[in-house]
Parts: sequence; C-alpha cells; structure tokens
Amino acid sequence: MATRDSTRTKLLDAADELLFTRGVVATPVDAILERAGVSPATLYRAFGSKEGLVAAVLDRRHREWIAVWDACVARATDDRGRLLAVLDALDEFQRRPDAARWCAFLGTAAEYADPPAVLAAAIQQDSDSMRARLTALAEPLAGSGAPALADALVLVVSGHLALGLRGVGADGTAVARSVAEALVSRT
Amino acid sequence: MATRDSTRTKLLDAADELLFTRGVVATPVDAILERAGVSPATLYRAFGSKEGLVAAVLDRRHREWIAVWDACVARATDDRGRLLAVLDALDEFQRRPDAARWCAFLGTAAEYADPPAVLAAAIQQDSDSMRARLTALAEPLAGSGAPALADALVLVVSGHLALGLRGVGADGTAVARSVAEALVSRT
DNA sequence: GGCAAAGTGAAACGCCCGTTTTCGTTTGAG
DNA sequence: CTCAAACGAAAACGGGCGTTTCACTTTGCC
Repeated sequence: MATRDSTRTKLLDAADELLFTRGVVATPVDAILERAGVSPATLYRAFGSKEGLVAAVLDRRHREWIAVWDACVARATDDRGRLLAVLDALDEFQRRPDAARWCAFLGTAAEYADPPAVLAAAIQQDSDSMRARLTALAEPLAGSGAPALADALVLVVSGHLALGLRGVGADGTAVARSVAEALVSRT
Repeated sequence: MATRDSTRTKLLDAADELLFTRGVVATPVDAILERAGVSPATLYRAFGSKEGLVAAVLDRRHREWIAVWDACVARATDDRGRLLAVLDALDEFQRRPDAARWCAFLGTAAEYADPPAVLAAAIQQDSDSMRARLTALAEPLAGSGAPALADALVLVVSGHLALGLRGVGADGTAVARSVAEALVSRT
C-alpha cells in the first residue's frame, strides 16, 4: 500500500528537474520514469496520476522556497533588510544547480488555461503565502500601508520572474532590487 | 497559390481568440478550423503549419498593441504622461472584448521550453520593441538614465501581466501604476 | 530464511493531435 | 460565360501520450 521513501524521492527529483525546465505539459511521463529509473506502475501507485505527481513536486518546491526565504530573512539585521530579503532568496533559489527556467508556479499556471484543482491549489498557496509574508514583513516599515507595499512587491517579484521569459534576466536581481528599494524608500 | 484575404482573416481571428485564452499548446488545430469555418487544407496552404499560424497571429497582435500604445502616447500631454502611457495602453488592450488571459507573448514563451525559431523571433521582437520604445520615452525625463528606467518599467509591465496568473489582476493597472510613478518620481 | 509488500519490464489500450490526401464544389477575374 | 485557382468535406496516417495490466523479481522486516 505504501510507497518507499527512496522511490518517492527518486520520482520527485526526476520530475522536478524535467517538469520545470522542459515544461509540465511538454514533459511526457515516460521521460520522468526513465530519469527516475522507475516503472510506470510504481508512479501510479505512489501518486495516482501525472497530475498528482506535479502537485507533489510543487508542494515540495514551495516548502524549499519558504525555507530559503526564511533563512534570508533571518540573516538580515534590520526591518528594511528583512523585507528586501525576498530578493536575496530569489537570487539564491535561482543559483541552485537544479534551477528551473523560471517560477514553477507561474509556469504551471501559464500552461493550463484552468488548472486541475490540485494544481490550482498549489499555485494559489504560493501566491497567498507570498502576499501574506510580505505584508507581515512590511508592517514594521509601512504600518497600515503594509498591504499596499506588499502588493507592489509581489508585482516586482513576479516581474523579475517573468523577465526570464524575455531573455533579459541574466543580470540577477539587480533591476528588481532597484525597483524594490525605490518603493521602500518612498514610505 | 495565394490565399484569399477573407480566409486569412477568418483563420487569424479564430486563432487569436482560441490560442491565447485556452493556451497555444492546449488548443488543437481542429478547434481553430471549426471556429473559423475552414478546412484543414486551407490552413496548411495559407500558413504551412500550426506554428506558422501562431507566428502570424503573434505578428498581428504585436502591430495592434503598438497601435494602441502609440495612440495612448499621442493622447498624453507631457513627457511624464507619455512615458506612463504604456499603462493606459495595457488597460485599454486588456479591456478589448477578445482580451486574452494574459500577455500572448509571455504566454507563448512560457509554453515552449525552447520555442520554434519563428515564435522565438516574435517574442524577442515584442520584448525588444518594448525596451527600445520605453527607453526613447524615458529620455526626456531621465537623460542618460533612460535605459535603466526603461528596464525597470519593463519589469513593472511584465510583473503586471504576470499578476493575471496569480488571480490578483482584477484591479486594473492600479498597483503597476503606483510602482511606475514611484520610479518616475525618483529621477 | 521466508513471506508479504513493493518494484520491474514490457506490452497493450484508448485517445488525441498535426498533417496529408482525394475529390467534388465554389469563387471570381478575364 | 468560362475556366483555373481556391476552398470544403471527410477520411486516413503516423506518432505520441497517459494509464492499466500482468507475470516475474527484488526488497526488507518478523
């Protein structure tokens, strides 16, 4: 009934690498199976469907992203640094060896006109958590203006991620950082 | 040898509506054919392939977008208004009855890991023209800082478009406008 | 060491998609 | 009107995908 952890990990690793570099729809299940060295029956016993596997990978990605972000926030020394830590986290996350072409959540949202429920939930969770966390981090700086500042920063982060699609995101987070700093300095 | 203009237009209209609301990959050729009331042979004689049709639709979209943007720039009365006119254009373009889910160019870029040459060219053209035009419009305000300001605005525009994928783009261009104004006011 | 659970390998099923072909019909310019 | 060019209707082809099934082999715990 239960799947071994090593098997789950092998599948999640292979799926993470292939889905978000080649695209979710463009990646056939067979490619994931071959990469993971796993048989079809195992995948479908563990995750039920390709869609279930995608949801699981998105879930793991979200937890990893939050962990990286948290670490960057903890490393900052003042309120301003903690709010702008999201850019450090973006930088660090993108430098990882298995980095995707761009945001896995925006990418998945872009590929499906209306995503299956599990995937829509994962995407929503990513957006909601980003907005909520930025609002909390903005509170010390902006007070009642925190939600507005957070919305603006969500736009900056999303814009930075989207720049990857335009082929002009090679300069790290420099542009995004300058925009974010302009917003923070205005308060 | 040549295709009638009415046939080309019927195909382009149907393709534009379906491709960018349901997704390029997710839209089967048959759906476009049915929508256009056209036979397969006609499509393939006129555009060679689905990919060729997509490129043609992107091309037409780009011209329409530039026209709308130009009109908004012409409507503005000062340098600042002309630079920020891109937001008016975004607003107007998105209000059109056949408005897509989000940017057709970013959407196409997101769907293909490495797009066919014709599509990559269309996407590149969109990004390049936006950057060049914003740079020219920023010149009177920012002088030698125009390229940097233009890059920042490209990020803002891309971020605004990407917000549609997060389900938080219902408030028009309000957030994007506030960010853009903060950038312009800083110079 | 043995036995149930988990995984393998390969084949097959059903479905959809892009594209081509064939043939009969319509269109529009000379 | 005429006739070549363009188009419509429908079928077929080749390929790929997600998923299931089945018989066999490996794994790991009592």
